[in-house]
Amino acid sequence: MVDIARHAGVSKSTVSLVLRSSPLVKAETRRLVERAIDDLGYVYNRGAANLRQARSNMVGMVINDLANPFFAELAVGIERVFQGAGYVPFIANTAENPLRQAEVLRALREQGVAGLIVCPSRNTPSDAFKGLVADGVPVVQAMRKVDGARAASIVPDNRRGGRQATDHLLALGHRRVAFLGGYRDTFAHAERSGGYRQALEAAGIGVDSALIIDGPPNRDGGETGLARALALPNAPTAALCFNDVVAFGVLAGLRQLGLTPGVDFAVVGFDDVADARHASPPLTTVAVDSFALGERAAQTMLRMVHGDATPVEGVGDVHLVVRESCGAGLEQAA
Amino acid sequence: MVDIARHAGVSKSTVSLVLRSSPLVKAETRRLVERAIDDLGYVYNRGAANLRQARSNMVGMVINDLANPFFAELAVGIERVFQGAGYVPFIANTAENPLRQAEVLRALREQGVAGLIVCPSRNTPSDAFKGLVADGVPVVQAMRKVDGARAASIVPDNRRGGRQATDHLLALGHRRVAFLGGYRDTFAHAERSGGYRQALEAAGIGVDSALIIDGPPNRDGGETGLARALALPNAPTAALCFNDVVAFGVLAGLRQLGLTPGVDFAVVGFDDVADARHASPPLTTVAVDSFALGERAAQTMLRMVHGDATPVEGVGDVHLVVRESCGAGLEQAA
DNA sequence: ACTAGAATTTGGAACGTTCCAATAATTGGC
DNA sequence: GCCAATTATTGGAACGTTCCAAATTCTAGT
Repeated sequence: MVDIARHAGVSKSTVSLVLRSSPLVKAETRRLVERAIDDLGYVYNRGAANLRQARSNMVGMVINDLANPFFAELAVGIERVFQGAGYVPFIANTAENPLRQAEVLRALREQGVAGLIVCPSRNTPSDAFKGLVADGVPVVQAMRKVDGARAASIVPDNRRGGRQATDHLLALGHRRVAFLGGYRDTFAHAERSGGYRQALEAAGIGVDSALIIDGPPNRDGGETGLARALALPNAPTAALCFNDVVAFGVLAGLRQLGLTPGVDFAVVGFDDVADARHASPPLTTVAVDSFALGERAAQTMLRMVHGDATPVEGVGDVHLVVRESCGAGLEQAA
Repeated sequence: MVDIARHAGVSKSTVSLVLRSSPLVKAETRRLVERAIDDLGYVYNRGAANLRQARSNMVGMVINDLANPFFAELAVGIERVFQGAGYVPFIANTAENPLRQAEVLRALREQGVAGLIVCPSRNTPSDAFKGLVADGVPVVQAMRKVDGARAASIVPDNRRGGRQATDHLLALGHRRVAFLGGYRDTFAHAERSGGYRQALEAAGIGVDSALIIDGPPNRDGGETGLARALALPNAPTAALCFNDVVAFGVLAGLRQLGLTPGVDFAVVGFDDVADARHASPPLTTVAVDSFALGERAAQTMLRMVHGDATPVEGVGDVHLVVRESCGAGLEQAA
């Protein structure tokens, strides 16, 4: 910077002013300095700047499973907001591992992020964000939240979604409905299966806990969950899946067994990822609007960065989108 | 840091030594300092450290389309290598936009990354990495490379893959084979379709440029590409797709038209993403081993960070995995 | 020309770390 | 006990920026 100053015949303070596009410098001087910058191939050192002035332009998105398209969608929603606001979002993947998450969080903090959007990994300890929030770094949890954490959160209305989907299946005549995939010890599972239970009870049908079969929230989880469900003495005729990826596994599993999804067995997913519409048959699922959720989370973070301290607990709308995998509109089993 | 020093009764230099786990400090002193660190809830300032000592532990992965599961797979392969090596990888998405990519690259550079793995966006200017490499920041291009850029690269053997896939289709008896999706002005398209052309010519079949239909490398690109191909006066009976996502679109498009993929029309993808095996029918595709490719790119970068200056131009092995969408093993059309 | 005020520019002290050369403490050999 | 090695510790000068208060240069009104 001091080289530039010399080259442009001004002081380093003036260069600093130009770099921050302050209105205080004369247009002519600005041009002079800008030319020097180009000539010398200078690159700004953000770290040095953050040393003196706490405000950084880097925000972190910590996500637990990049391989799930849902989170990729969420990420692009978030990115869009930050780009417009002059922040640079960086993504880090925790692969659902709380240790890894802790490392990533530490690294981000050391790097001096302006704020963080986190989809907490499974088994996140409740004090995972304590240091961060104590330091005044805005943290907003998206999609999931860890209880006990005093940080903002934006989550979809999982319970209502579970309720709606199950109600739909019941209205279609199903009496034995499974809940497949996902880990029982996660926030999302608790809420989604909670809605499922509620619907069952409201319909006067008891909850058979043998029908709640957990497993990894991926394709495999769906396939093996389905196999276990069908092996039951009194097998279900329909399933609500923890998420769409699990549902895709169930669809594949059915086909492998020679069964036709939607006619021999109804399946409903959760999330409405882009692929759901293109599955075969198209997947009936609970849309959570990942894009809007991401936007809201990002806006919440921005508000916190700008000093709004009210802790937000946003709940996103949710609605069932009926396609074919549930058998609605077709002749249907059970 | 100076607070910790006071609290532990040592000098800040000693604290610095402990933080960098130097072997020079006595075990007892180390414990003392570590306690003070815990007590005071201290967090390391990476920016300040980088100010003095150029070596940072942050590496960037700049990827052009997070929504494509292929890149997500690549990313996890890369991440695995870096984690073991003590680097923290951050991902930034460019959404195939060279302007956005330039911004991201600048931000990463300002932040002081130790190195970069880039899947260059479409239309990346050939001097996009010039400043970076002039500064000695290791840059390795993955999957794609921009010509004229003097940076390492690790790419799959696209041409050979295109050749193999097309040969397979020809061996199955197809005579009119389309090449669907992807933008003509990208590196990967040129190579993949190059292999396709080669195969056609070797078989004594001319290349009909009407059969090379480009479009966005996503599902839509596949669907509309298929529609355009089938509307041709002399329609093809098979297609090699630019990538798997395009192929998924083609599969869906066929089904919408009441055609059965693999029997009425053969389709082959490229990449072998995880979902390819689970598509219906399972997708025949050219496996590029995203995971290994990611690992190699990461290792190359690590080698460069450690001072190995030889510019690597790695080419990854590729092989056709035959499943059902191409109609092999079934009675087949044309 | 002179001056008050505004507009611009500037030097130097932070910020939190690492590096270096130098000092202090410990060890072992006699 | 003393000396030479060795092992541990330390103060102070960087690193590249921002902030602040002060200094300089302009502008316009007399």
